[in-house]
Amino acid sequence: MDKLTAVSKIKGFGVLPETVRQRIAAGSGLQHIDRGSSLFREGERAHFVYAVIEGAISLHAGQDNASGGIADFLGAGDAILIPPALLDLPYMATARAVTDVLVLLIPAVEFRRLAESELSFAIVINRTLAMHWRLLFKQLRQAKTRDADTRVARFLLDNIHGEVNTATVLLPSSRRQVAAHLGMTPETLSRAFRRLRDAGITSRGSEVLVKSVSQLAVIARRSN
Amino acid sequence: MDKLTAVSKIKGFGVLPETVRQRIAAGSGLQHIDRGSSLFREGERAHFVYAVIEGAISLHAGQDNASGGIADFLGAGDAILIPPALLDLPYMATARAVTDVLVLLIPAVEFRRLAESELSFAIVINRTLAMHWRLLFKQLRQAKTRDADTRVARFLLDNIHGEVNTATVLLPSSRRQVAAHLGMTPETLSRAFRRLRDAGITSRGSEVLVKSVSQLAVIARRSN
DNA sequence: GTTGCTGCTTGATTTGGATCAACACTCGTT
DNA sequence: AACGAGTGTTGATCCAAATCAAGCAGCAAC
Repeated sequence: MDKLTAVSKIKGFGVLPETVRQRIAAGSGLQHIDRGSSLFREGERAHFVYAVIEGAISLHAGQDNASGGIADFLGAGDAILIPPALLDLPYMATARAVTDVLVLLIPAVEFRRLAESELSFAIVINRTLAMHWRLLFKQLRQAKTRDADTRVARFLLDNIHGEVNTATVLLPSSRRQVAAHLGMTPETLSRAFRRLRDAGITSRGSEVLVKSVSQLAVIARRSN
Repeated sequence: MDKLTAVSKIKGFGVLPETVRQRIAAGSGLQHIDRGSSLFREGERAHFVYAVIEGAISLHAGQDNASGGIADFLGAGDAILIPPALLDLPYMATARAVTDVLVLLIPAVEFRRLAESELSFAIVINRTLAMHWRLLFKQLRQAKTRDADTRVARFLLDNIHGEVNTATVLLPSSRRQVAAHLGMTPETLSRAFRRLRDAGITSRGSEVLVKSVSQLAVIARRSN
């Protein structure tokens, strides 16, 4: 995979002028990461911005053990943890490769220099940060919801794209990790699925079948 | 209060060139808001960026009733909800004036135009968004912590600035609202303070006295 | 086949916080 | 001083999820 094409695959970066993309590509490097190993740890100095080109990543907050919980799942095209790199502050999370992964590492120094000199790049970063902010805010709202079933229902809805009424959702990783992401134990997740069976949710392996999206939406809304 | 001086009071905006600040000031307007009334509601279209010049604001997520919880408290110098304005999307929260408040309203159109044409402004917005992202992330981490006492302890620590070992924290608003912010009921907050008395925490009115910051830190870490 | 091993489910029990309800305290008003 | 109204504390009960503890596939290695 060419570095320049990798840069172009990052969300929003496609609109950047050729010259800027080339500058980004020139300074950065591609790297393969084995499934299960970690890209960086919480508290480390932010030397790079990481962009996922292929595969999936999980972001863990709190300390390294399981209790902290998973903040988010990232997939292809997502750039991670721009803020620490931009502000030259330590990472606030630990990233782990859920699958085998191809990442583009952009040196923080170069990243900052571009963000402060190239208007087109600054604009793209603004949009990206703004979108990330919204996602995070949504998560925060989710997290404050006490009810387990509701959280699961909403999670499923967030992973259904399009206007269909019957859909299958592919869980991003093991149930254990999904549970952590939703702020609950694997046992509770299991029971939640059990209860949602009446609402037309069937789970086989890492595939979840949603019979009626609209019905699921009702559950997600009630006792908000 | 002059509009230009108001602009200069917004965090980070001080470094902007005089001309840019004048452009911001020219298009925007100052407004007084009475304590208790709301600046905008969740779901409304983002026509303005709001900057708090004097007073304090609370951001409510979820629907208007109490259950949703308070996402954050904002004080003088904070600009709120830049992302929706930048992306031209609806607000994701409701803002309420905790005290009498003076806000600067910057039209979203003008804001976007500046962010896409003035490099200096784009840079400032980048930094601001990055910092907001970090704050939000910290919140998310907080929220996932189940233990009430721990959340309260961490909240207190976050509101202590400097290297002192004895400090007094002034609660941003009524206990009811602080409780909502921490994702718990007023009753639980009360009991949490009660339990923390053994750790040298005394609360009189809206002032909380922390006898030993280091001891409090220990509580915040344990059972993280 | 059998032996582990890992990941998921199910059951029994415990627990922390929410909820319901009563009471105490501070203000501002008459 | 007496009276509300609003706000914080305390107590009793209830409930959802965590925890503890088995069971049960699927699967690799032998």
